[in-house]
Amino acid sequence: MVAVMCSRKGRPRSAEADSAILEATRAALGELGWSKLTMGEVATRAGVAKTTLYRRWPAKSELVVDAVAVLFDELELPDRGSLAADVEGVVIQFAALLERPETKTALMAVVAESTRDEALRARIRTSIVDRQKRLVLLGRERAQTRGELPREPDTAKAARTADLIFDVIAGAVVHRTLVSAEPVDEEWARTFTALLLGGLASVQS
Amino acid sequence: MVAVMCSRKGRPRSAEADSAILEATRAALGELGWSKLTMGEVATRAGVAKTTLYRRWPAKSELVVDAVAVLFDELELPDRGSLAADVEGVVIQFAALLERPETKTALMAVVAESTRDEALRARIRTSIVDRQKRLVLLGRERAQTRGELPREPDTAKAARTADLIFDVIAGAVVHRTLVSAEPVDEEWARTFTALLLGGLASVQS
Amino acid sequence: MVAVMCSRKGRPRSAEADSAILEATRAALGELGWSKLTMGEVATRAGVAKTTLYRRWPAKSELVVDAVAVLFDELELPDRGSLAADVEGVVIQFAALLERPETKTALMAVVAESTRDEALRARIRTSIVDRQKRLVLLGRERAQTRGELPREPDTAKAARTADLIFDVIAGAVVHRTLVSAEPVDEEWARTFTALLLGGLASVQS
Amino acid sequence: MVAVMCSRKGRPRSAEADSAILEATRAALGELGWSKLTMGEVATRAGVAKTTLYRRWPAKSELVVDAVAVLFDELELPDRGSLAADVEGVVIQFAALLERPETKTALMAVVAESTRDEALRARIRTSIVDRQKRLVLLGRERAQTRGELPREPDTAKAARTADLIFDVIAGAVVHRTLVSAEPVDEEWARTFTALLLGGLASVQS
DNA sequence: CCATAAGCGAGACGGTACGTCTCGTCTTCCG
DNA sequence: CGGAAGACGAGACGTACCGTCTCGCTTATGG
Repeated sequence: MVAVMCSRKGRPRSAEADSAILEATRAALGELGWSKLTMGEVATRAGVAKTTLYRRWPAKSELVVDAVAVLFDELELPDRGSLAADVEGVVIQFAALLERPETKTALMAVVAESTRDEALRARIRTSIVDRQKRLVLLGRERAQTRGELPREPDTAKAARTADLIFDVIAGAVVHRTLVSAEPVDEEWARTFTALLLGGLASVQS
Repeated sequence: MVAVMCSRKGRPRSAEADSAILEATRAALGELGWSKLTMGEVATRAGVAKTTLYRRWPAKSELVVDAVAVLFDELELPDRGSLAADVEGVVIQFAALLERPETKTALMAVVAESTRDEALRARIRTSIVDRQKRLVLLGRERAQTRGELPREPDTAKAARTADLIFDVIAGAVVHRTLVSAEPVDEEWARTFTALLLGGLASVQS
Repeated sequence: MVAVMCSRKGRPRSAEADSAILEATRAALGELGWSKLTMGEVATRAGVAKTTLYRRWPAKSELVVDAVAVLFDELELPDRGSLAADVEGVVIQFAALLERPETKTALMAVVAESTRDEALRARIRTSIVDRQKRLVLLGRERAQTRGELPREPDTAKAARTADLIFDVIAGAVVHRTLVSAEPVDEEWARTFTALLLGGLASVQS
Repeated sequence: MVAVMCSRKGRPRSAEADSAILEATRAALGELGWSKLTMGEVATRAGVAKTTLYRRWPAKSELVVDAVAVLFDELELPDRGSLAADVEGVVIQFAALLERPETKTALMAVVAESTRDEALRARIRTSIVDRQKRLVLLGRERAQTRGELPREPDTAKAARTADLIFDVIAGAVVHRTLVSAEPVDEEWARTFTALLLGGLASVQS
């Protein structure tokens, strides 16, 4: 039973508008980049008035978070038979996502903005970051089922380790892609995964 | 006959202005954050005309890169006697640097901006990123001298490994600090270093 | 089967709404003035939906004309025994009406608006201006009965003279009140009336 | 000796911009009328940025006062040989001025606005109203020189009379033109002048 | 030793985008 | 079916910065 909590009176908000806006935001991000993206441009592209935009999103950064969040949900953990192969696969997928112009320009910008805006940071975590931790948890579960990893009885430690793994994977791939501006190819993914899993073994033992 | 000497005539540029501008930029960054930082504000704080500012830096992003670059040069690799201790030390230092408000807000912003501006990316690499790789190289050298690490005869592979290490360290610390917004304390540094060095052993063997 | 009867079914229009709207318009005019008066504000004050308001009045100016017209109907020509006294009385009354904030701000504004809107001009004449000419006609009739003024046999000329008197009285009082921003006190009224009646004598002779 | 009071520093304001703006304002007023006149439109027509407009005039109403004020300075009191002829001439001129679309729409609008804005009222008086009183004073002087009018020894009373004459002339012509929307032709001017001068005689005796 | 030339502060300039406001219309549901 | 509630497309508002452009200084060399 979900509480619907609707206002009940007056004309309801257009659902089409929402998706048109998010779609337009992604397109404009890809073409113009974060700093040249304007609310007015998004409104025009979406065929919507500026007021409609501001009624739903108070700021550019929040709009962009929502617009790109859905892209991150496309990430999957394909079962390739071994933990290493699974990690390599997700690393490649993640890097491919970061190569898309709308993601590339948006991600660092909203993180930068979030350093001064607690609400924005929360939105980023809720809409993007925390939802990808599922991949780490699922990967571990699968590896444990396969017997590749031992089960950690201390749940607090297990959670800390998952966070560490997430920071290492996401951080390294983002840094390689956006800062070093080098490609994340099969070879890099293999080497990186070897480092991660090798290191993990030493940490857990 | 080409005149070899340039900028001989006319009033020379004020050296004080340069440092006042960079100092003002850092201060304003800390107080206002990237997105509210304006060229006009920097000029006012530095007691300088906008013209003077634009004569030296064509854009906000380049100014900010120069303003924060010097902060990164403060990072050192103190000799703590073991590779692990050295790495832990530099991780803590790096995290402390990222906690400073001017660095925190500036770094991600200029990286975001650089996704659409090749010249800016180059400037970031030259002024900030590449200069910190010296820490990785120095650390490895020191560890090899101590006998903690073998010498890699294949120089190309050695370079690739250094890049990987750099991406992993910088990426993980940045992600932990700015995205996860969790503190990089002694414990995290120890665990992360264990993972990194443990993984490195498996990669190199 | 076409429904033959119209406006039989459905909820009839609220008569209360009309007076609430006009009352709210006068109140808002007094507080905000013409230029800050908005349809939305009137609707809110009247406890009425904007739709209801627009269904009855197509534009702000027409609403305001109706709202203030009723105030002008309060003007009377009290029988003070002589033509001069009657005129003085009506001049004072008219000036007092123009001192009310809602009238003051509304009258000139709708006249200004009417310079570009023939329908509005007609509405103003019908609702406000022409209805006050009765005062001129009544005053003349009374003066003729008293023998203070001769009867003009040429009805066209009589009408022209009435129009002239009306323009002079209304124009002078409005100009004194709103443009010169000087008070219309007993003395001014007496002097002005003397000028008017004295002049009238020379015109008619 | 006029105090020049100039800022001396920085780029001086463009004198061309001022006249282009006022000219554009008059043109736009004539075409669009007061209520459709926008600051942006004026700026565009003048080939000027909105900021430049707002730097000089804080509001539409003040801009319009300045724009139309100059038109009122065109009024003259031509010497036609007799007081009556002079008055008739100025009445016709004034009416012709009020028939121009830019004046017609602007005058009542700024007066309406001034009922809520003391500074605007002052500006109107300074820039428009008081400057036309010269016509009354000059006309009287000329009539006195001709011997058509006696010299009034009581200067305060003389001033009050001049104000009265001004309110009557300006008020009647404005009312006839803008409210009654009837033409001020030769005949009306003659009748009105007869009334005014006849009345004046009774007042002054 | 003063002409030349660049740098400097101040601030106006033509622009662009902002985020808000009001307009007049259009759903929606309630009575 | 009238009415309240309120979302909608449109577009003006007045402000903030942008990066450029005069201005009238100031400070260096170099003829």
